[in-house]
Amino acid sequence: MNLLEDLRWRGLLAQSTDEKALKEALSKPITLYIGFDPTAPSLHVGNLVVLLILRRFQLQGHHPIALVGGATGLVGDPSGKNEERVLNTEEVVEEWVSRIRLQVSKYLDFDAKDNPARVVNNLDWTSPLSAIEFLRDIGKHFSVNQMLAKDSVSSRLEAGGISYTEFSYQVLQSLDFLELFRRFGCTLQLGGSDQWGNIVAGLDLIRRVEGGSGHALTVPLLAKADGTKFGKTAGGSVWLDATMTSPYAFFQYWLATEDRDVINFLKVFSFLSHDEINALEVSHNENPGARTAHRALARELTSLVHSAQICERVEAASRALFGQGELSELDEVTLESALAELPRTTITSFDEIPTWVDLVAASGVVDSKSAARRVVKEGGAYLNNAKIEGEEFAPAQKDFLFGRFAVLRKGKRDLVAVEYLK
RNA sequence: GGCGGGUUGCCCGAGCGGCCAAUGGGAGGGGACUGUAAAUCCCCCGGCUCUGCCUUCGAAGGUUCAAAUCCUUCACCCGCCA
Repeated sequence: MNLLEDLRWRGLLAQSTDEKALKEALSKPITLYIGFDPTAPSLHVGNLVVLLILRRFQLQGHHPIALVGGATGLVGDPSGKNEERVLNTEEVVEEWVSRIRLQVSKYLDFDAKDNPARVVNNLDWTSPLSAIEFLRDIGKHFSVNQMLAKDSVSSRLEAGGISYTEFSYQVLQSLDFLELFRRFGCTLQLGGSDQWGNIVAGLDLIRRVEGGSGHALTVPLLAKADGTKFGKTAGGSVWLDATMTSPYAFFQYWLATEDRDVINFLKVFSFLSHDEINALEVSHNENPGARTAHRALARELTSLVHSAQICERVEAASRALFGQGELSELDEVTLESALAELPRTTITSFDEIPTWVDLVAASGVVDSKSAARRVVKEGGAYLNNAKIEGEEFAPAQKDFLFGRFAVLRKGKRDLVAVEYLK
């Protein structure tokens, strides 16, 4: 099965330029790229979809380039947005670029003998460019009529307007493609389906300036079965950065995937073979309660994003902490490492231990004390897996396992570690 | 430029002088049922030093014993006409 067929099987093909030509081109190693704009300090699970496709191409012998948009990130992509973005400062964008650069690098192989990966920053070729050069050499090739016709622009015109800055975004992205075509012979750009217009604009530019041709391939926006946005939790996005979304929370996110989505997610995110995924599908359908597919998904992703060791730790923590098990039966080392994965608060004295409400509020697991009180009133408050009652309830010294830890729980799965520090 | 309509809690959207922390829906939270799933059902859903107090209805002033509701100015949005 070739790469395109595999991608189709995984549900990862939205649109492409002439498929025959693309298939033909892919019979030999080609150079391709995907861009990531620094709109946050970290990529999130949504970005992972295309990033992993880049990896799939590299595994098939193609030359991957990850472009980090140090320039485009300063301008703002109007695609998929119905409002003008607030510009971030140059310092902030620069900081985010360096973080994302590192992050992206984890998923690609830079030491591959024949097709090592590259990471580039489009600021490198845009910042030396003067405004006059830009307008004469690049701008001249763009027709405003066509630019206006782009979905990203026309929908914004209807929605209340667009600044000249964001309007120009497609020109910058086109310039990137042209530049990578010139420098590395890059002939394919991948992106989410909202990037189609920008990618095709780049192909046009390459044709006009260099008389060259290339290909475009887009990936459908990932949808969940219930229609809600993928990759969001109550607390916000699920980030790849361990300090922004803990590996424990990351693992839990995948483990709690809806049944209807789990096989689809395995196809999109995992590097398991078709046979392995088909086998998981069979066992999942036979006995969904066993959650084998969910566990496989959570393991695959946590190992990939955080490492196999961390995955093991986090899974052990999940097993130890989850449900009705007796926490006091865990040994101290297991308990300590399990708790390391949780949000925590500390106390320094047993004389006046704060109430459950205060401790949970301090941990940030709830938005306010009122919310914490509500949880108690509604019967969702636990100490060491035992339900507690009364807004004034506070843990006692004896509740601290090994004299060190108390485990608070809000509802089914929000845990907080309380540590006693001398 | 002229005329008219709008700006309400996380989102949508009622309210049009006191009974308003403000109807309803969605999102979110807790519980039940389950499988750390979905669907369904019940409850909650501004904050706090919590039988009370404080801050919210675009912004700032004003009228009134009392304003999200009336008046003035400002800002932004949306229609129709030019």
